[in-house]
This record gives sequence, structure tokens and C-alpha cells, in this order.
Amino acid sequence: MRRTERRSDCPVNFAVQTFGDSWSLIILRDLMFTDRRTYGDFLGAEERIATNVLAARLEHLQNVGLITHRDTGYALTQKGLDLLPAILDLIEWSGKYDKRTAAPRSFLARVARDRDGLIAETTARLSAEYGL
Amino acid sequence: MRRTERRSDCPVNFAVQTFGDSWSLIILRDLMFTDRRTYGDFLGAEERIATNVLAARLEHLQNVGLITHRDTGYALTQKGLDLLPAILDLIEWSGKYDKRTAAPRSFLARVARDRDGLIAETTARLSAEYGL
DNA sequence: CTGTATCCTTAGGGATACTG
DNA sequence: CAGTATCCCTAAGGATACAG
Repeated sequence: MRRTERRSDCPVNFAVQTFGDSWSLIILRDLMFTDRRTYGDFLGAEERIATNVLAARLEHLQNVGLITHRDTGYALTQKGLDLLPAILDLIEWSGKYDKRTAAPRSFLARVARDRDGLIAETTARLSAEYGL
Repeated sequence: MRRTERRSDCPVNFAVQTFGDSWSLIILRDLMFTDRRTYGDFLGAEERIATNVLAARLEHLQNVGLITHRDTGYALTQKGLDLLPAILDLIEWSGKYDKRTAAPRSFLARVARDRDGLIAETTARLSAEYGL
């Protein structure tokens, strides 16, 4: 994202400019689908983000209101949790087109067959954990 | 995307690394929701992409199989069209959180109330146009 | 353990002139 | 109209040492 000013008021552009870098979605994924919650946890993720980059992304995600920082670690905000449907769609899409995908077949099946239920269930669980 | 090798087989990562740059989704948006189909059309979009960048993104999107190039202009592939649900979710999310969003209220209302219907309708229309 | 601070590199992007 | 070709530049990312 070279240009810092908003390129347009298009909603797709808003999304791209808000979390369309190469690490934000990875961190949100961790907060949604894994038990990683702390700085050290995120560093342990398979993708091997650099320490300074992680710090920068965490700060950015706080600035745009997608996460907060508590004593227990980082937490999703409602705004961040509201990206769950979109991210599930991305997972479903990748599951369909990436032959090497690590997404469990059972999970992909569930997304395809019961997307709404999965969203409801996951939202409930995460809302409880994050106190939303 | 500094690292060119795949960072992991996580489906979220696959999506990020496939179209997670700052222009791919803008082009896909044009092919889904506007009548822009040609190089010149894309250049005319509000976001003002540079000519060389556009050419590079169009080539990339062809390489990853999201679009094709016909005499009539660029077209979505099935793989590209399959990103419609995710993009609609992003639009819905931006509509909710971006005060300045240019997304028409009527469209946002439709997405919220009848997402499945909207997807079906749009998919049908675009499938016909693109011959999928 | 949770970050900062540095230093460095490069891909991505921006501007613009040009070509078939 | 549909791109190429250049040149340039900076933000994003990577590596690693250090600090509280």
C-alpha cells in the first residue's frame, strides 16, 4: 500500500486499504481459528513473521479498530469479528482451488454445507471469549 | 508481497498470496460490478492505477487463473467468479464500518437481507456474460 | 516474554514517454 | 486504444541485536 490517502470510497477499496496487507489477515486468522493470543504466540505461527513487522501490524490493527490489547493478550473487536464471514469465504475458496491446502476436509465440508451455522457457532464462541 | 515462495499451506495465506495485493480486488470488482472490461476501462476507474501496474496485475490475474483475455476484453473465470461471495462480504463489512462508503444503501440492504439470492442472481448474470 | 531499534533489501507501485 | 519501457522512490518487509 504505497499511497496512504484513501484512493476512493468504494467499499472494496476500503477493505483493501484497511487490512489488505500481507499480514493482517494472518493475525486475524490466528485470533479466530487458533489459540494464539500473545505476541510470542503470533511469532510462533508457521508463516514466520518478523518481530518488527508483527509489532507494526498489531499496532495498525489496533489503530483501525480490528483488535485490542489486553493483559491476557490480543483480542478481536466486534469490527474484527465481523470479518469472520468474509474469511470463511476465503477459506472455502482456497479449499476449492488450492490443491495443497491445509484446511481439513471436514472443516471445508462444514463451511460448504452449513455456513450460517458455523458462523453463528464461531461467533458465539469468540464473542464469549472476547467479551463482545 | 515480498516473499515469493509460499509462506504456508494455510487457506487464508493462499488467498492473501494469490490476490492480496492492492489492485487485484479492484480489478475483480470492476469485472463483477461494473461494465469495465478493457484495459482502457480499468484505467478510467476512480482509483487511478498506473498503466504499467495495471498491465502487471492483469498478467498476474491471468497467471493465477482468475481472469482471461478475450478479444472483447478481460473476463472472469469460474475461479474468479467464485470470489463473489467473499467480495460481497467485504462490501457488506465496509458498508457497516466505513462512514464514507460509496456503496448504495439499497445494495447493502440487499446483501444483508438476501445474500444468497444476490449471489445466485449475480452469478447467473456473470456466468452468462462470461460464458461459464 | 514482549516488544524496540537498526540496518538493509526489494517488490510494488507511481509518473510519464513512447510504440504498434 | 492497448499496452511497453524507463526511471524513480518509498513503504513494507526481513534479519538480527538489544532492552525492560
